[in-house]
Amino acid sequence: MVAALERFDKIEVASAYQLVADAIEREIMSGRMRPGDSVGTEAALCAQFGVNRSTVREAIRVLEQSGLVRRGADRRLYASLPRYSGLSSRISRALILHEVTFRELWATARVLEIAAAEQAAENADAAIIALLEANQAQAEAAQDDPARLSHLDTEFHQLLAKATRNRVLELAREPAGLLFFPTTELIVRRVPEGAGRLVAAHRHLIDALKAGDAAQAALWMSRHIADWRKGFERAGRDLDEPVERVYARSVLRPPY
Amino acid sequence: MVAALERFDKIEVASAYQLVADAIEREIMSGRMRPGDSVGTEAALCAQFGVNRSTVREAIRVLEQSGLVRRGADRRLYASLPRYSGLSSRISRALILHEVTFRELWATARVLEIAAAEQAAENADAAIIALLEANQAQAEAAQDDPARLSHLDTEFHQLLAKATRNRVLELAREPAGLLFFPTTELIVRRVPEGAGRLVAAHRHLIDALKAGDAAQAALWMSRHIADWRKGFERAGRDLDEPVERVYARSVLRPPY
DNA sequence: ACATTGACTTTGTCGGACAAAGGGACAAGC
DNA sequence: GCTTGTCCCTTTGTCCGACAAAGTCAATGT
Repeated sequence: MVAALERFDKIEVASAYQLVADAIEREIMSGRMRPGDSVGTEAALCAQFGVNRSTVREAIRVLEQSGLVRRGADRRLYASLPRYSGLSSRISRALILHEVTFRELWATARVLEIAAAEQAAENADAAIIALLEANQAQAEAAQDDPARLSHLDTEFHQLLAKATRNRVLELAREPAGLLFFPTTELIVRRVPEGAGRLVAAHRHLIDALKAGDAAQAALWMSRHIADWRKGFERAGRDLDEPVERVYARSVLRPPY
Repeated sequence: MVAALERFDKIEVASAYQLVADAIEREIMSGRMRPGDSVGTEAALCAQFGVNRSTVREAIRVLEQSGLVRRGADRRLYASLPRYSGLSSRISRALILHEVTFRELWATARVLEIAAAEQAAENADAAIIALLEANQAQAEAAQDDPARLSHLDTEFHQLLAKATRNRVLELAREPAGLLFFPTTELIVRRVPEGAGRLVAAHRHLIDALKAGDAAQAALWMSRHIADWRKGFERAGRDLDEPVERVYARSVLRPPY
């Protein structure tokens, strides 16, 4: 039942709402429409494209979802820069559904976090270091609260990524981080010395950033990540387990 | 006109189409609905949720866009695993709009590609090496065709990432790769020895994979990426330029 | 000057409608 | 036996018109 010869390309007919979405997307990607610009009311778009409002609204859902368009507080439509967080959480969801293993997660987080530590040491400014210190102070006070500590750990690494001033790296590490660091809760719950080692590592990392010492930052991040792995295994878990759907919660509803 | 006291949380009213989308999303994320399962017709969903078809259709656009649901060849709705490629290209678009610089791109691609080379050396199997060899044969024959060579280079690195058998890494490197490697065209156009050095580096990488030599793979990848940077600068470009929108083409319409 | 009112606009949702495309069953033709 | 044409039914893509809720804005009254 297979086509005898694959001579022709699949002919693809684009539906109206797709065409509308594409048109607006091109307008934004080309720079003719800039983030913050008003896209116009639904009625106006209907008139311009000569389609029904239902069609326009479907196109808007597509654009809204890809982050190119946003509803303002006044409910009007504005062109917008896609937010990182939305993208990251969707990738994390995809990783869960693909049932990637903790080993894959760990190996990837390892290189990304070490790189982040190095680049952060080179580029961190006082403002971001202050935020890291604030995080650290809270973490030191929360060593007996696994859930809170885990949340602070996730935040610490996000701040560290921001300190790199490398938005590509910041975005690249986020999906893995979103799945990886929440497991900290499980580890500090099962491994007594886990919390102490965590805040100690964070301490050394902050100090390395302050000193602008990339090598030291990389070293302590390396230990920090190695600790995670040891803790994970001592908690009786297997690296080759797939990441559970349980983490979908923390991904679907980002921690406020 | 600020609220006197912030006693209450912002009450957020979710629109019907959002609720419908969320409900279906939860069904899929929880595993109750598995990829490939039919989601049902629009009419059926209307009946189940007790909303209008327009509302259901808007919800479907949202889910379709996030890749959780797909239209089959028969136009029916099926639950689906989000494809990597769709996600990657959207991130690349976001990076373009945020006007990230080539420096950020380079620094990130560097660590990700080196990690990919190492892990590929440890995990590559014969099948994927055969694909890399095929790519290499084409590249050697296309040294005078910058556009084609650039496309093959992008593909080479994608294959290398697949060889790692680490899907998290594979996905993490893709967005940067999608923007990074197309510049190869510009470089081999301006730098005479560029093409030769590129195929030579790929050759050494394949050999390292065959030998399972992670250190050697990392070394040659490191040189390969350093070459890119040298070529980029010799082509008269500045690393601190933002990535141009020009590349939107190659991102929006993935190379088939 | 400022709060209130009321008209106007825009969005979110609904109901119903129809053409086009695909699927399935069944008969006709080679 | 296999393909082809035909009819019917389902489903999707699109359109039209409608209305309540919420926001905007300008005129109003004090």
